[in-house]
Amino acid sequence: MQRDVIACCAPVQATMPDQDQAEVLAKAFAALADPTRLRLLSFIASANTEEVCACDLLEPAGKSQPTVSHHMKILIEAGVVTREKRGLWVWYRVVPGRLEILRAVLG
Amino acid sequence: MQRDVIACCAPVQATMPDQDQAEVLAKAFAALADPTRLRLLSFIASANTEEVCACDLLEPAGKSQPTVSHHMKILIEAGVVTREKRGLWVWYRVVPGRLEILRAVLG
DNA sequence: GAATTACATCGACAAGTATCGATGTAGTGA
DNA sequence: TCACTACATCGATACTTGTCGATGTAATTC
Repeated sequence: MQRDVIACCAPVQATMPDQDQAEVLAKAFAALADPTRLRLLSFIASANTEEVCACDLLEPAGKSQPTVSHHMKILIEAGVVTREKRGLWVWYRVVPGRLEILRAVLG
Repeated sequence: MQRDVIACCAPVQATMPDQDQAEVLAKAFAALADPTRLRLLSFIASANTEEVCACDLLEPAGKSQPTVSHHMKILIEAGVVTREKRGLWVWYRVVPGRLEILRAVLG
């Protein structure tokens, strides 16, 4: 027999990002959700130069050239770094504004 | 025949988190790298109460009960929320300090 | 044009993940 | 003790992701 239903608590008032917005943000965080990418990003962000050559990333990352290229592409698509090709070489820069947005989401 | 090797740039000085540290941080960001979890976390963080009952998460999340339970477990393991069972119900709270750490990594 | 270099893309595979129905577990009330 | 409720865990499946060798592409030098 059905007894009285006791509510666990008063109705909650809260907001959420909608599905589309959440997917965009999740994609950005996903770019940071791999140790190799986190290390690559930190390396570029902490460098004593504004931009870092791709060739300088292989040895510190400890990964193969295709793997590093793959990870950099994901960071670019997430909008946290930019790529610029000059001659044979490619230079990467961090995009500070993008990281600001993600920081804002966290508080 | 081998010609002179031309360096692309001056040696770079930069630092990276070590592998272990990067894995811990990546795990934390991975917890935020899913739209459903991001929405759940936002919901709890924006609620007008300090804690939110698990039963209030199902409908706004739009997922099944096992799925929500699964995602909350991941958020807990990442250290961004805590779970407390009282009677039949479970309450979640955000852990503000943990989000601070992640924010700090971003800038 | 031929050879070389720096990096991207492809193809494949192993490992991880999001999801849900079914089932387990613990607390509640009668 | 029995029925019920709230939530967790299990098992299975479909999908995504990290990785690297092989190959492609564009720029450079000779």
